[in-house]
Amino acid sequence: MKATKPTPTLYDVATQSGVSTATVSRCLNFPDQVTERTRTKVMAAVNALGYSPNFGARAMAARRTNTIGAIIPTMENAIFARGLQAFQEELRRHGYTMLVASSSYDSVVEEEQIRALVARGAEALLLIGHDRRPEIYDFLETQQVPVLITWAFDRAQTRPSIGFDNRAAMREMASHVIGLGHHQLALISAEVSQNDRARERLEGIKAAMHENGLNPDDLTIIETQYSIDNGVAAFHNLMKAPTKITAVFCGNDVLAVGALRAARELGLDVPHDVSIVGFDDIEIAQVAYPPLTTVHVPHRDMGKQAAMALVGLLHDGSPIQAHELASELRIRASLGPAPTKTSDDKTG
Amino acid sequence: MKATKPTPTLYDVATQSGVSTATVSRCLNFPDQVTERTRTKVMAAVNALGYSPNFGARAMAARRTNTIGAIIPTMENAIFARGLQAFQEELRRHGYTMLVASSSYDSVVEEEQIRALVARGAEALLLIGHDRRPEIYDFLETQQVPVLITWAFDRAQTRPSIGFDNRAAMREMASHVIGLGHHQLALISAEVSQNDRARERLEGIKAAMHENGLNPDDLTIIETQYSIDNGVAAFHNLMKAPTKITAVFCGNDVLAVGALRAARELGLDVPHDVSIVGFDDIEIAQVAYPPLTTVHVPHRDMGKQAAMALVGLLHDGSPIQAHELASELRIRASLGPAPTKTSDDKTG
DNA sequence: TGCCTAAATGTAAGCGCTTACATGATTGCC
DNA sequence: GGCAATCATGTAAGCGCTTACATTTAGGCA
Repeated sequence: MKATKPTPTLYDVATQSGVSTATVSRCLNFPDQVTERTRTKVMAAVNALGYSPNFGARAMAARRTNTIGAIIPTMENAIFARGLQAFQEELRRHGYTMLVASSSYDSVVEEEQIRALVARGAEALLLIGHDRRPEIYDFLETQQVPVLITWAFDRAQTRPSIGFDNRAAMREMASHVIGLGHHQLALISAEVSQNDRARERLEGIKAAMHENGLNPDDLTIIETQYSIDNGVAAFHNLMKAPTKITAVFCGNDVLAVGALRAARELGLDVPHDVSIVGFDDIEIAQVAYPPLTTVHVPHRDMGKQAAMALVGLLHDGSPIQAHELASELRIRASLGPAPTKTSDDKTG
Repeated sequence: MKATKPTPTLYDVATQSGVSTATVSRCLNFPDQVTERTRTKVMAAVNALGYSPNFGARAMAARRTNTIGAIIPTMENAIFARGLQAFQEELRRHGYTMLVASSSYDSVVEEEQIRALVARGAEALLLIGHDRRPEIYDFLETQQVPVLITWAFDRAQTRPSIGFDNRAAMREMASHVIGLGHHQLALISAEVSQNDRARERLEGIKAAMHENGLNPDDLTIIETQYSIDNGVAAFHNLMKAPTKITAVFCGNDVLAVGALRAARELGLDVPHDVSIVGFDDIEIAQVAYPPLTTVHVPHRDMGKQAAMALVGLLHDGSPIQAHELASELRIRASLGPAPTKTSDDKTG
């Protein structure tokens, strides 16, 4: 019939070990400022009591949290996983902790999450893409929380970013595809109005079409949320269209994998009947059948460099050097030459 | 040349709006305890200043955080994503916030994360599987942080869990596979010494072998970490073995998808030459080619019910009702009958 | 031994909030 | 119009820590 004793505090440890709270605090934070003798005594008490410091109290007193927040659009697939992993690893190396939240690609939720992470003491934030209400940037400014944008790079933006040029990447892909003789093109994309990266990718395709003598307005576009099932559905819709589409761009690999599945369901041979390309180069791209042609994004590099930049800024105020990382095409079997006119078959 | 002003506090808002900090606090937390007039005044100040409450301070003063922590083995793939999503949604509905951490399937890291989440004020914890040092359970007890185990259900365990029976699930799968004539079986698994779920699944296969007159010791086992690449490598190794294996169980779908890819690389036809089955039924299982036979796990249900149980406990002390959820086989094209007597069949 | 310096420890003032309690303002009712 | 009950607001005491500063102790050296 033991009464539940309250969880132990610094004070309890101090009492138990016969020193002041200050000494206990020093034991925990700066062990070498304390005699070996004292330290052992204190640590014994810590263990005996099962003491664990209260983060909130510590943060308030020390006015530092060593915490950096990251908000990604989704955790449901691996799109951001590798980058985030690298980000975290690098932060950890420098003694920082990462706090993650996901926004479900919803800007309202994202704002909530930004506020929540700031409230929880994030000293800096990693965000995906530039698109955001100015109010929220103002908020971050008055809260003095620096922000780094990643997964995008656009020198027209004032805010520092470490990422790649979505437009250029997709333009390169589109040029390559068009070079294979594809003229009837389609894109399955996220909603471009909410998503600068999706918008840039779309523009990249249009630019390539323009450069190669195609009419950008002929691009068939379906906007949907990123998910395999939506990829399936969108592809089915595309194939119902009167004009015969020969190459389908997908806003990311998740949609592309859905498209591949849909093609199989329709009995279409990829790439013989239709080519499908993705974006991101996550693991499933190589595992898909046929393996997916996609744009390889420097996930780990972005994450690591972002972490380094933020740590540098927090540590010694060194300003963030925005810079662009390279993406590159990964040509795999899901992309082939456009089917030649007559019926279907003819090797190019 | 504005001096950086410190980030606004409750006190600043109070001053600016000419009320006491208590009133501001009430405005924010119990708006209906305050005159409309006052409220507008205060809210105006809040917005003007870009005020955001300090979570640590609030937590300390209120002695509640409305936060529940969850630690999953990995965020790198979708294995836990759907369950966690459901968990979070349900928590949110009840006004709780989820804090996630991932342990990289490393028990040392997991303990760190447990401590970190407790320090950050998690009022309860959701953990995956039972395997854990007793010390850490003791710690959680002295910290008075209740724990709920999920992704496993084992009535032999004292700790409450809401999950499914990994052993029974895999036993059912194995029986089915053996029923199709497979006698040369292999398993690509996570390390069973660290992972109760993997261990249970292994035992499920052995039980089924035993029940069906096969010798459990004949099961070829490869232990490796969960990843597509490791699945590829492990499958290659299996195929080098002298005995011709006809069915490969995989500890989860991620490994299975790797195995499928490896089979393709080796020019093996699945399921004609070899059958491959997974576990979890995440999205890629259906997208894989051929679609993967796997054990469907009640992801969303587990997440939701776990959240409800924890909220109930925190809210009105209602004890957690441990209970078992059903898993079920999803038979798809990656599983077929054992190849017949080309030169390698013998009936048991 | 005595004095000075440096190292170890203690003291106590907050950090930004919430909330029990006290106080002041309204309201309703006889 | 006066009094009690009700509602809105203010006062101030912490919550569990860190850290500047004060104090004590130990060490070094003549």
